[in-house]
Amino acid sequence: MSELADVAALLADRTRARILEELLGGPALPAGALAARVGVAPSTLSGHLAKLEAAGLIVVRARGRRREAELARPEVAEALEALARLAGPAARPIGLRAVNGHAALREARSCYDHLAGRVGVALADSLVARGALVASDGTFMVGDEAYLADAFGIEVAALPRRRTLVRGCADWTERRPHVAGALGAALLDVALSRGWVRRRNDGRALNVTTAGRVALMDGEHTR
Amino acid sequence: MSELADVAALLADRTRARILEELLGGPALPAGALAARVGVAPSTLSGHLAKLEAAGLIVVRARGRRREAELARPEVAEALEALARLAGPAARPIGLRAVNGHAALREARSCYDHLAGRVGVALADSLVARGALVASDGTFMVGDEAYLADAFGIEVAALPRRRTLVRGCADWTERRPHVAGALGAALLDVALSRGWVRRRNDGRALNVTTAGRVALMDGEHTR
DNA sequence: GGGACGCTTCGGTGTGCACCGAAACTTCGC
DNA sequence: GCGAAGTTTCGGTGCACACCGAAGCGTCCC
Repeated sequence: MSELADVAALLADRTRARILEELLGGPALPAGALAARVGVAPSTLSGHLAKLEAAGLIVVRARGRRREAELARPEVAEALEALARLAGPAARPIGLRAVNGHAALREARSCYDHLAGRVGVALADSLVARGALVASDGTFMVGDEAYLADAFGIEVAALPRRRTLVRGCADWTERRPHVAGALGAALLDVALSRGWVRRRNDGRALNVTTAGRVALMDGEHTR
Repeated sequence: MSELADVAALLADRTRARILEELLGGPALPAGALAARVGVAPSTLSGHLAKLEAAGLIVVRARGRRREAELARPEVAEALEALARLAGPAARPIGLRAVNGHAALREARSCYDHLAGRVGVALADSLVARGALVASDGTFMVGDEAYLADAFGIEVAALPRRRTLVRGCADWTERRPHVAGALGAALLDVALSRGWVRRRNDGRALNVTTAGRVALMDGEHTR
């Protein structure tokens, strides 16, 4: 029933676009928190959530008296990234706070469920250098499964098969690929659980710890 | 200066979306022809072209007294396909003419500059079966360069390097990947010049000839 | 050069939709 | 149960923008 223009119309509103960008950060967010982040009244936000849900772009789960939203499927994140690439070099942010936020986004951020930004690209590079991945212009293939198991505890064979295993995702800020797909998601899980990066509570940007800098930027993957 | 929502707003208008879908067909089209195809007044179309050009989504070349439009870069086509995937199973077309057109689109179409639809996926499969490409869930790498040279006259080393050489593009109708990127463009050129497929004059759909059926669907690539 | 063609600019019309506040509804904690 | 917190529904306001026709301006053809 839906056409391309209908989907685009959902993304064309500044508020809805900001909602989806927040959800690109990964974890589900309750409606009230989203309203505060994007700066609209709860009633306004409620209407937007209803539209996005009806279109199948997000799913909303009731948890007690709050309703938590997250992206419905990886394709949504892919379309958002494709549009962000079209939008090109992002708007020069105005104001110190915005500049800091933007610098943090460039450094490290979660892109739906995987690691992006300077750190994401560095991780991809170091995995290629180790032979764990093989780069083929703009995308990746698994190279050394044993390395992934040893260094990260990731068993490639055990990863979910519903989605693409490993995919190059052209980084929006770096213009070079980072690792997406099921393996990308697994790598972000490892980075979070080992304390290499921590989620900030104000958006998609991630804080990189000292240990994380060594592991991700310098390629010392073993804990 | 532009944000994701601004780009999406350009795609959110039904008329502009149809314009871009027409341009996805590949060759540049003059403004008047576009106006006729999408069914608006020339003055209306002119305004849309100006907006799309200002945003860098299309380029418009003056050729004599007519102005021809085409997509500005591959990223635009990629974003359009990503959105089309989100839109999901296309609207069930109403009316015999629309049904026929849709069936033709599913069978074979040009997707910006490469081959898509059932035929595009079949070609990708046969190239993998021959070892010319290596499939790695959802995307491809070049396998046997000699085969590509022998069967198609495509010298991989001579392909333009500005863009990704070979890329899997999740087919909008088939839900399986076809061959995109510089190699995908070269393959469509070969298919057109050998008469395997012919452009219809009414849109993105392609007609598959008898020879083309043998070559593309059955994998008899040598002329 | 005159006339047809192709396209753009301009002014006026109409519709769609994002926004908020107030009120109703559900869930939680005590 | 009762008040508070979280969310949705409803009504009213205002702006943005797609559309067309008429007029103007280059370009081609004879």
